[in-house]
Amino acid sequence: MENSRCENCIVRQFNSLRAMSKEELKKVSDSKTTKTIKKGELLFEEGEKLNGVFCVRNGVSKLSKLSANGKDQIVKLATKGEVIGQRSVITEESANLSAMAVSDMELCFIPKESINTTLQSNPNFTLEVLRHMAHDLKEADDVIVNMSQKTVKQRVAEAFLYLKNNFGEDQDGFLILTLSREDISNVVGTATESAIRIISEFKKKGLIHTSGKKIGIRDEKKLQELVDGF
Amino acid sequence: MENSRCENCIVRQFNSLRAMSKEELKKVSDSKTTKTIKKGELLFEEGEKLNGVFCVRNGVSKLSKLSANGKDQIVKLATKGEVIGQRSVITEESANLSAMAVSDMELCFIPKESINTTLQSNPNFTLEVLRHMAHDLKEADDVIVNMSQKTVKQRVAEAFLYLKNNFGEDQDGFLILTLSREDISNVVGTATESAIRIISEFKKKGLIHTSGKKIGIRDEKKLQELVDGF
DNA sequence: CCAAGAAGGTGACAAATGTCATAGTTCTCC
DNA sequence: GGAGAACTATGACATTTGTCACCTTCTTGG
Repeated sequence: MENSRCENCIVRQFNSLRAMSKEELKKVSDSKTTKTIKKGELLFEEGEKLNGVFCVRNGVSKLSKLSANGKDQIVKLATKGEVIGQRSVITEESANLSAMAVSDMELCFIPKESINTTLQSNPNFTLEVLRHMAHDLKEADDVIVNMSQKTVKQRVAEAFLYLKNNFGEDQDGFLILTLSREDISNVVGTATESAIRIISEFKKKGLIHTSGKKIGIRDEKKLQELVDGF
Repeated sequence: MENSRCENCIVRQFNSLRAMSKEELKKVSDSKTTKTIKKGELLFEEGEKLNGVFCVRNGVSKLSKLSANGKDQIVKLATKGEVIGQRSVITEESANLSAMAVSDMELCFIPKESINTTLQSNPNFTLEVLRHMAHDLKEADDVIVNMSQKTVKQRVAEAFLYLKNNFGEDQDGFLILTLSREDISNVVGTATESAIRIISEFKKKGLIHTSGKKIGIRDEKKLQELVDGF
């Protein structure tokens, strides 16, 4: 079908693939395979060699790293339009993160050969990838600062605002991306119980409301003030 | 003098500039200026627009970000051979970090024009820069995990091992790069008093020895075990 | 539809870390 | 070479966060 061709793929507009030439895109499209992944399934695991990258057409994947004490730290949530695994393909190292679907996903797998040849011949593409990676690096720096300088409470509040801004809310005012309490604690970098406690507290103070595992933001301004330190 | 030409510069071997052609290097060399910076002086500050990148010939610079509560978080220590400021030049954003000399420094300033034209025309160079950035990103991911999953004690121990491995020790067994207690706490992401307390504890346990602000590693194995969680 | 397991929730307590006060030490610059 | 500033050090205490134990509530597969 026509819309399964990269040339016509909308999500491409959001990532580095837009810098590819028509011919390069054709090659990529011919070599790619489309995959459907159910919530909770692994895309790849830390330490695995990646033979290509994943381009997210739909759904969300968490990128996380297991620490020595057995806890996962979620480093990034990748959604529609984002490319996963490029870092490993570029450095030809095995993956430093695991990728697991947080919701049902649809994605394209692009073998590394198509990527590498374009990287070596099309400076515009390489530059575009570089810009994206520079952006990711800046975000990572920000996360480092937040981790070390903000309290768990502030980080939880920030996470909710992030989820709202990046994934939106439904008509009932609930965050569209529903994470388990454990995932939330792994984003924030804290114990699950601590995250739950803070969620309860926010609920009592009227900052958020919940329904099952769904969470909705009720007072964005106050949450933001909390993040900024009153 | 001859050794002030990029073509002959040794530190170039360690960074992306080695992927430049002879002609490109000549242009860079003609446009660059050499600077000497004293310990404690600022290279640039968060929010500043950078008109180029800095290539470190000697000395060490800390890259840090100010958090809302007034504390600095040191995100990276850049030393001989490393290029500072490339991220901002690539994304054409203002700097997200401040750079301050931790020791006396000698460095070259390369105007962004020389960099940008090469980025657009020499895929090898762009790819090389990309590889370096991919490496930095991986390191940043690791730092995030450490920050959230390791105790302050583990992070202090890790910092000392890092300083030994990256900057070495002198004949008396002291770390060559001497940081103030405050800088150490800003690398680790903790209060200065906490860092000092842990240093005292390590000293008592015979893991390190000190002389003034100088610190030497006495039991590397035990420190490593501590980092790994016993 | 129900049992079993997973996920959510809470209390009590322990451990880690931050804060404030204060004193000793080293460094720097005139 | 000494006064003042900046840095290092330590105690006492408050706060934050983690851990363990236990219960409740969902969810899901047979």
